[in-house]
Amino acid sequence: MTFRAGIEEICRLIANILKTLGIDGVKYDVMQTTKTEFGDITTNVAFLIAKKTSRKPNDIARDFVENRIKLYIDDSKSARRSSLIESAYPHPAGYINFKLNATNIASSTLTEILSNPHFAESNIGNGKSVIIEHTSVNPNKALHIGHVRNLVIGDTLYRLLRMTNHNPIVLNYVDDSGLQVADLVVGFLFAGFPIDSNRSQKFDIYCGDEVYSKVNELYTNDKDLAEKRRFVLKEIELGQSDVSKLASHISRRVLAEQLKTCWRLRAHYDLLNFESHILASNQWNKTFEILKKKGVLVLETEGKNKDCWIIRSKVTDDKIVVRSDGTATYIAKDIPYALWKLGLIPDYSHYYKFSDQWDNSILWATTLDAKSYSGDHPKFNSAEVAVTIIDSRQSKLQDLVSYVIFKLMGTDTKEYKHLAYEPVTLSSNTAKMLGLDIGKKDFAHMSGRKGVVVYADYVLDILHTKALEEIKKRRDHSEETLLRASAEDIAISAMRYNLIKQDLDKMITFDITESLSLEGDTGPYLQYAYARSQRILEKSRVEISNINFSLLSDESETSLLLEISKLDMIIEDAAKNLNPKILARYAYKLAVKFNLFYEKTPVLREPNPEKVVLRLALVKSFEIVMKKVFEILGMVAMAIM
RNA sequence: GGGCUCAUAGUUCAGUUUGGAUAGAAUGGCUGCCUGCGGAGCAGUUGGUCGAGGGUUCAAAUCCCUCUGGGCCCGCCA
Repeated sequence: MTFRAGIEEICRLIANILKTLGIDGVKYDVMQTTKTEFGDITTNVAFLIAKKTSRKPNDIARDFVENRIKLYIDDSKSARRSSLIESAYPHPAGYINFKLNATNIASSTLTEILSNPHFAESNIGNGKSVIIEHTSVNPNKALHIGHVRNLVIGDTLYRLLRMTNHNPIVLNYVDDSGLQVADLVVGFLFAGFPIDSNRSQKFDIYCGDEVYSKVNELYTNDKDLAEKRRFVLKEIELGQSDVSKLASHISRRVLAEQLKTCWRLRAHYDLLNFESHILASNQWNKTFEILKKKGVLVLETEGKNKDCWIIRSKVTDDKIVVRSDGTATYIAKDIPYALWKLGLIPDYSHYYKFSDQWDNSILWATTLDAKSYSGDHPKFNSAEVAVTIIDSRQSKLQDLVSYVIFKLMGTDTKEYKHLAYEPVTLSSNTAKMLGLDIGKKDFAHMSGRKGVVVYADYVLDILHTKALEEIKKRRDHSEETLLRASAEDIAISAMRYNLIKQDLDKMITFDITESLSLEGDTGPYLQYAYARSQRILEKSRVEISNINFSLLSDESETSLLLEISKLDMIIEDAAKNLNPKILARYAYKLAVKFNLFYEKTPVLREPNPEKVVLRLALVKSFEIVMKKVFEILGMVAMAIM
């Protein structure tokens, strides 16, 4: 992978020039250009020297190129040293622009991709163990489109970290002891909802759509029912009783349905953490002692919070953690969990094999029953970094958790990070289509309780149907089951790409009509480019060997080549910044470059056999790189669409 | 009231971390391109006082300040 090597060579060159001129302390940039007419790589060093010496940037740039850089390039060529720099020229604006040597880039990039299966993998993780928590949907409803954003961010991050030699473990936190589950129990026991509805509806959708939202409507007029909720919640907290067993049964059943949707979206998990186990094993008491000892918690002696244990920090106002009656508040659940993730409290749980997963891995779950141990499991609770993916509404609480960890660890390396993202809302059009009244607003926040939701499976099903129609236009001779499998691959890739390509701190206004588009900057566009490359490779009878890299000449070839050669930089950038979007943008750019190449440059119809081999090598490399990118994005590289 | 965050083409968004060259895509509208390696594609055209104002700078969508508008958070609820 040599785009980076090109940048590094230019950095060395500039550094040497500055050294001979006796200039130091200049923090210049060597970076990609914004446009091809400016070459491939550019530096702003002339601007910065201009500042120091009161010479014009343009003069300096010209001086550098004529008197220094050209010598270097000529020297490299005459000495047959393998330089990646082809040429350099000063731009009147003051930049020094470089063009890379296509032959040398092609030679090293394509050779490496074609011969080394681990070509763009990086070691920035150095084996570091990272816990990623994502999804964590309350087990009383089905996943809606907003939950999918969470899942896709987390799962892409998992794939990204695995590619960069981190050791990621994925947790899905199941709040099986909260109010939401109590609402379902109330619905089944006291509001006449049958547990087994006769409909073909998925159980999680039934619970969320029918029971949960309807029960919440009933509360407003039925004081007695609201009273029942308090009773049920108490029973759940105490455990053991029939009511609590029913709650457990229901939440497990909903969870099983939720997991089907998660797995449909090709998400991988390592462990289900049940909140009830954290509560039942009394993690809070141990945590409480530690926090008191370290002085993170202080006992308020006066004012309105008198007799409460609070966290006093700069990040927020005083936060009550233990009430004056000695009971713990909500945040007290999050703190032990965070400490457990980083191994700061002893492991409280045993683990059993919950089920097998779509990717042939095992999904484990916590249990307090020592006898249920079922085989070797990874070490779950002692990560060096914990990344928690929750939407930005939780930012303040998560900041507080980070603060607590920081107070306990000091400058140690362990780290708790909240990866925040803005929620997904429904566009006014989509809300109207669903018969929801949102007034004059442009969008509506989703709410399971209010029934303002678009379910993930619903959107996937429509996408599937639409993709199937398109497929049948082109492949009507194939078997129906094969066509359906392809439609499913397209639907899933489309949804994942759609929810990962945007910036995390931008609210997504979900429009069902727009989300069904299969054209333009969408998943299918990327998959189509890949499928095209497959047709070429499939029809070719030529062996890709003895490649003559010097025949690379067309703009469409070099521009595709350079894009391919950036993969390693992109992966590192995305992983370092925990920013999966970078990879999605890259995938799109790569597909655009390939489609351009495909239109402009014939491969199989090229008369020169040496050029055919070279172009095949380029197509093959594109295939391999695109496949790798798809793998990280959780998209399917389809040989045929 | 305090805090966080967003604002770029009719619409949805890149670009802001690390200031730099004529501000890029997609979509929509209009118009071309299939006997050709698959048209889920390609090309052209239309469309922007980068929310407003000030400041710093040779240079600001990008950095700083003020303001406006949208969203979120701020309970001895969970």
